[in-house]
Amino acid sequence: MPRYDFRSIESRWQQYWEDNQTFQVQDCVADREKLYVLDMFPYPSGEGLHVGHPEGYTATDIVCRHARMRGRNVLHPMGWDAFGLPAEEFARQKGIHPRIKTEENIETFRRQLKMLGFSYDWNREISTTDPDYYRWTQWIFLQIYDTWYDESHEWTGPDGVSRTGRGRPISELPVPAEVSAKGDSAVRRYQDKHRLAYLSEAPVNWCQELGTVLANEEVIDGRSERGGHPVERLNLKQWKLRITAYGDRLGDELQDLGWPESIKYMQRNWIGRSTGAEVDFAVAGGDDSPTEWLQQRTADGFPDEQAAGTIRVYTTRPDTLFGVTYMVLAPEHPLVDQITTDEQRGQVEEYRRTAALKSDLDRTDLSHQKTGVFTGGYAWNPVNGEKVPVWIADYVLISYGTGAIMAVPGHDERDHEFATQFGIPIVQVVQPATETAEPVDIQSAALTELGVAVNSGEWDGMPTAECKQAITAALSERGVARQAVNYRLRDWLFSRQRYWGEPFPIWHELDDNGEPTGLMRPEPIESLPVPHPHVEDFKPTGTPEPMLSKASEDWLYRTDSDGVRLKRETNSMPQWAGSCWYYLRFCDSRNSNQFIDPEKERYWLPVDLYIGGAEHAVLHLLYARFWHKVLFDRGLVTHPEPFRRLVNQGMILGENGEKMSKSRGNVVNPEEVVEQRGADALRLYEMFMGPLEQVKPWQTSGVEGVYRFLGRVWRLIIDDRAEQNQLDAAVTEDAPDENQQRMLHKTIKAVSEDVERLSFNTAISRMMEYTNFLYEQSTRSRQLLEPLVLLLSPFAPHISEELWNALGHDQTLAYEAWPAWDESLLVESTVEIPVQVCGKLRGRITVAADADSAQMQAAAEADPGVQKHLEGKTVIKVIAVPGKMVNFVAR
RNA sequence: GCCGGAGUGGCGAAAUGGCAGACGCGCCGGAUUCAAAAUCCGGUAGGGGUAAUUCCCUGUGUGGGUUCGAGUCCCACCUCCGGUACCA
Repeated sequence: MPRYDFRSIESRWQQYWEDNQTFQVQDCVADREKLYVLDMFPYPSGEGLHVGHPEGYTATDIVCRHARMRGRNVLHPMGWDAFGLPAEEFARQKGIHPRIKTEENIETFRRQLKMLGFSYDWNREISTTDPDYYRWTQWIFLQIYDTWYDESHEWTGPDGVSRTGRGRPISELPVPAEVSAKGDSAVRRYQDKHRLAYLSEAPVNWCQELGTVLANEEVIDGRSERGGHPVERLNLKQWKLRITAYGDRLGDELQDLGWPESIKYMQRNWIGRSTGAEVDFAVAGGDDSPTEWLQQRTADGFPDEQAAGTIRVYTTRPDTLFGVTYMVLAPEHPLVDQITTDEQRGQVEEYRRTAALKSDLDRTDLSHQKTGVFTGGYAWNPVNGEKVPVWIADYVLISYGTGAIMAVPGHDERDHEFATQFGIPIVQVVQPATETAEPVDIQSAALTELGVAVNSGEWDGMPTAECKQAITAALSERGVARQAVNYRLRDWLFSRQRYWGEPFPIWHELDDNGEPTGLMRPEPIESLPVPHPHVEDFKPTGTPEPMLSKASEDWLYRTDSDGVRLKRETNSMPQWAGSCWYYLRFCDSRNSNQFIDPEKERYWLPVDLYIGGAEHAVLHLLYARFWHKVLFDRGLVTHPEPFRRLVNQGMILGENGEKMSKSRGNVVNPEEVVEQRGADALRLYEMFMGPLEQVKPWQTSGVEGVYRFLGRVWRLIIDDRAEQNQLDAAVTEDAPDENQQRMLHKTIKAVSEDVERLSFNTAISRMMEYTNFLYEQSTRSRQLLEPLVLLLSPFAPHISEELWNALGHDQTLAYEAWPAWDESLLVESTVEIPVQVCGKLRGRITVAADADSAQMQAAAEADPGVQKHLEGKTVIKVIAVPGKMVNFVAR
């Protein structure tokens, strides 16, 4: 017993915390400052915990336990991101309902996490798969569905910041008179086109193997992120969320967040805002310049939508319009059919077919070899009336900009490569601004840098930046161009075809023939949640037809009070949905009337510290911010951003320095570590390995090291040869001496500051040094030991509770005051400082701590070692920094 | 290709521009033990020197620079890791 017996100690204190509800937290405590510390909640896989989980979780636990001891009211919850494919795959193979498997996995995760002694308030536990939870996920979807984005709305939010652009109720959408005139259905269709959640038919990433479509974010090199299965493009009607409406705010409001710069950068990149112009090229019918068309445009102005007989392009370089020698449409571009001449039709059709079959992987994999086909058609360049050939090529993407480009091979690398390959002329219209450069050979490489316009008629000599503006302005006046902003970010493809996700709370109206009319009705709020239907088997349909369409008639259909026959939406939401708002629900997880109580929202939010893996840098974190901003605009939350500070823990590699994986056989199971050395040792080791944010390899011998340290702390206090838990004979009630006092206070200071910087590895080092110091002392005052136990407690809570108890306290130490240090006790009367001669260390002197430069110099000059090195040299200069060092510059 | 981050003992790593390698692992030696485990104490960057020492030289990826002084700041390059890739 008196040996350090982590098994009995850890289970005893875990039981104690549970019995006493030690970490249950009260909401809205007015007199205590709140702290909301959040872990990225895990997907409860069948594998159980891996060592990466406890890394971030231990870090947040230390922060929380420390903060409680500093008197903060701490919200520290845990839950499960439990929808997803694996449970459904399991169901398909074993015939067991995904819910059952999911609950089993959650049980394992919960047991394993409890085994590690984290101070979560388990009363707030949530699972995204719980109907009481996804009821509100569906509810939030309906809020998004009920919202349109008013770009010009100026307003000041509850945060006191003025913004332009706001998500507003769809009922406030101005409806043009000509639409209203067409009646109710027309108005509803008009509204549907403006909602933040909308149905659209578009090419999507369909994965046959997984039986679902995937978001762009889930497709990597033409394969599914999960499983690496091939993905093809299909035209399907899918739900999308208009995240692009928030592109600017998602980019701009990153500014003030306490996030790693790299993550902010990645998000900005992902959003990929660019500015330029949209320009219309008239399709050439014959050889006559489109004079009439131009006159008409000058009178009518630039149409909102691309008009018949024109090709609209997006360019960031309107200054290069005079260098356009051809145009390219994406193979899927709707104009291709019209523009293609009969001679070319065969080739064009053939090209379109192969392009459609190509996955994105094939499109990028062919070492960037450009392909394309001339359509036979031409268009008029609006700046100079030149006739340019129109091609199709798959290097132009239908999903970006207008799906069509003006090609300027002289000043764009991709166009240059294409033009070279197909023998299309290359024209220079920009030259470097500096004269010194040798002549540019535009035929051999594109000049993409900014410069000065040439061969551009009236614009010659104008610098690029200015020229972009000037040409756009001139063309705008003639109704053939306008300024435009584009995003790399696409609207978020939000539907999936799988069973184990949130059903959509949407009904489709059917006509008398049972065909959808295209009009929709939301599920009434009071009848949420929309539950999962019973299905007989979990085999994918093998087609893009969703799993939920296998449901029984009474789930699929109903007749509304006005007699309209309705069919349920059978798509389901992606896994991201539940994780978009879970941090809100933790504040009020048992509320059955609201998704969150506004008072609790104001008290707890934003999350003060959010720790998780960098793999969520763009997806989860961008989606969650987007939802949050919609809720903010709708007045449902009061802070514009959900996560004030973000920290990414570095990945833990296997002992061989490679990524841990089953196939590499280097996976470390945390449960085994706990069985062998205890939870405290595991926690301590994970924090001792190195800086939290750094990637670092696992070393089992390192666990041994911290385990030994815990044993040393134990024996510092407990007599391990006694039969009973009793204090070691060296523990006294005497007051510590000055030197001991100083060591204690130095340690308190260092550990406190390190914890605040999340520099846990150095904090642990400090405690080790202090422990080593105490071993050198013949007696150990209780006053030296109790603070150590408190300092250690956030890191290794079980052993600390046990020692605290052995020192005679009968309450948990979780709410004991964190030790304070006294600066006045830190000062030493003398200090040892280095002496350098010409920057080289030549001796050490001991001087009074407050010695000034002159005293230090005198002491240094008196040092025999220093004298030896100054011999025969002339001292030119002496640098003496009080308390730091002395340096003689000599020749 | 582009954008980040990082290169320090045998290993994980420390170091507001001021004694490089704290702390831990491993290894070596000692104590304890019949012996071992466990534990406790000491040593441990490399090279050289000395009877011995608080001796000397070299050293933070490479090459330059700034500075009295650089692992730390600046420039160029090399390597590794991560992100991203036809976004017009």
